[in-house]
Amino acid sequence: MKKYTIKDIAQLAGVSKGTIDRVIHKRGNVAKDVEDKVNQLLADINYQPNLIARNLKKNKIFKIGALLPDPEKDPYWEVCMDGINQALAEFDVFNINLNTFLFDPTSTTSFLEHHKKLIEMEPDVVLLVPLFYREAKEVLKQYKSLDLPVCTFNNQIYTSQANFIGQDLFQSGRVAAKLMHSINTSGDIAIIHIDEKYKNAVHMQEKEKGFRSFFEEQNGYKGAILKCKLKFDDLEDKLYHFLNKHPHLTGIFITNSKAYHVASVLQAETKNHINLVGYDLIADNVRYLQAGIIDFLIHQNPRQQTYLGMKFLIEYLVYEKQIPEQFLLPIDIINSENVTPFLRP
Amino acid sequence: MKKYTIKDIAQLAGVSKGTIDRVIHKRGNVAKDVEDKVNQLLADINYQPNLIARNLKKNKIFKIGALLPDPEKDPYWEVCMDGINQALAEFDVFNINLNTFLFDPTSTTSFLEHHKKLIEMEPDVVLLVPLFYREAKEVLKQYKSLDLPVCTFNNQIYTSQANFIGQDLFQSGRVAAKLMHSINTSGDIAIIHIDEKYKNAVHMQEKEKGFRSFFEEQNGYKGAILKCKLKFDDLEDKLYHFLNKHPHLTGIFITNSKAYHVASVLQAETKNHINLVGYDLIADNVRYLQAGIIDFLIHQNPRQQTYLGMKFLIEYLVYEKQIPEQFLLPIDIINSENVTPFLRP
DNA sequence: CCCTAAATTGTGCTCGAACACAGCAACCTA
DNA sequence: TAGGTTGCTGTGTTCGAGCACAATTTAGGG
Repeated sequence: MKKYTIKDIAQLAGVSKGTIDRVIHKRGNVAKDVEDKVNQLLADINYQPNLIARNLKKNKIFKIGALLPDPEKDPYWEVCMDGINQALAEFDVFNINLNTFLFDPTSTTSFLEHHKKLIEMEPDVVLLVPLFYREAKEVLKQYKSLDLPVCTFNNQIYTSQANFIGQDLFQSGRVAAKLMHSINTSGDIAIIHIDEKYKNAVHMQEKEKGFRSFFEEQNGYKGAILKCKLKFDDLEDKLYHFLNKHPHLTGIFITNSKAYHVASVLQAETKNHINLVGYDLIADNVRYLQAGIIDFLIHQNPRQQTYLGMKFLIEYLVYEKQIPEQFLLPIDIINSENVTPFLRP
Repeated sequence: MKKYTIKDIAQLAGVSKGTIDRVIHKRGNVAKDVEDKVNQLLADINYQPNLIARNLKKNKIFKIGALLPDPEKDPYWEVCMDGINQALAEFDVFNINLNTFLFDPTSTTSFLEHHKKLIEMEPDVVLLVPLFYREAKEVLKQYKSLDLPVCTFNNQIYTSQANFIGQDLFQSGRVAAKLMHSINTSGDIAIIHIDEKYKNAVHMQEKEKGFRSFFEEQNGYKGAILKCKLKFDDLEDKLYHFLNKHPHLTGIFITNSKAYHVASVLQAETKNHINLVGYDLIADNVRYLQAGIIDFLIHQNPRQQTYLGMKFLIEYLVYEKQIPEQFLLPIDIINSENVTPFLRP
């Protein structure tokens, strides 16, 4: 378990440390036979460079570019900053220089513009929320061509060009279904998609599939699985209409963070017997959870996702650790009693 | 935001770097007026030493002593090793030397013996599961007198002598109650304490208190909250008896990791209509969870607790970060659909 | 066989902090 | 006043890796 230094190896190989260094970093100017011999030796003793010393010598300022949705436009993203700051605090012994670019989550143009600014700062690595499929793919291609390691989170772009941190959405639909089934033994159940201004249809579909797959396995379940799509402008009217049309409704699953809209209508209509399962611990949802209108929320933990993304990138930079290709966070179930600790920064 | 070095400060103060070093480390042999001046300067520019350089120079092997229950005696502790190894892998750039001492969780003598061995290795810091109240207090006192920083986890010893990582047990009782209430709208509910061989009565009582406090707030609830204490030797008989005595029982809350014992009896009696809420993702429990006999498990996340303990200790050693006095993990709710990701190492 | 260019190898400084040791006053004592 | 002690300050080396540059060896041409 002895730790070998370059000096040790130089002595063992009977050459100087300069030569060892040249071999390690493949900087050429080394006789073939010597190179082979040193490489063999390095492999034999399993040489691990002292990364403390390397960092001290390099004394480099690492530049991270982050391209994230603007929390001002959608509160879901608010906690990302906490995750970033946690990572920065943890690694404050290193020189980490972070530039954050916040784009409008409803505008692909904004996304591309801020991406351009990010490129201009010439970062060493990139943290990215690839909100728009087509544009993200282009952007990722560009990073690839610049040899820029990227860590994405929140939504998965199925491409080999980026590492991903997030959740298994199909499974999270199943979790929601299991919860619904636990509290709801009969009656009709609705899956409600509330369109956000930006396109995340793929997410919501995955969740729906998971949800349905669970209930398909419960052959004892008597009751229909309905579906309803709502848009912001006519949300209330359409929802009233839907509720009146389905008097035997006992549960609603909302596939994104907009459960509070439904909760608000249910509360107004005093239809509190209808169980609600939704997503995300944004303030409006938490209020309805604590008030007993929403029964369960599934926590996608954007804070932890952001923290992990930063951590992977920094550890890649300073310790040369590999960034995991895919890291799926556990699916957190939240009710009114365990919500508080998940909200802390 | 410029980073000052000792050399910079020496130049600013008009003295040599040796003097600066003496002031910083309070090693004396500095004229009073010079010392004051340098201290003022250090404060003004908010000097932060380069910890990379410091670690390189010191090149120290940090010794950690861990005193944990033996997983062979109780599978609950199995995952602790994963947490330890995760932390070691994360900080493998530093020279961390860990010695683990596994005591028999049913024997205070074993605890004290292994503690003695731990002291002999002269660790720099200690990771401790203070399973036995009285003995732990003594042991902690001894560490204090040796100026050994300690991080404890799993169960809290209310003393200022140790930092603690764990969960709010009262609140976790409330979470269990909320879950039970969600799936169980009427009927009698039993709180079952299954005695483990070692004393953790305090835990179980806290959980019971939390559980009861929730139901006391649900004044609409019609049904009794019963209580039952079981021991290992006569568990089955007593449980049968209890079940027969209370035919209107619809839910059981088991206050520790032994829910699988109850599940096994319920399965044999085909009393699957009785809802079960218990603790901990040990293999036996997970099996009954996936089989639908246990409805919810609360995850105390011993792996994460151990990981965090190690992390805090290591960051204290290498980065001089303060160990948080108390760190309460969120209370994870587990059902059959989200259990898998929590089991991975 | 000598000279130059190319190929290869060795040396020494740097990063920032820690610390041993040398240096230099001032003062005291014999 | 020599010799010693005390109090304070400065210098130089070390940790391990990285890299510039110096030094040496080898090859090739005349």
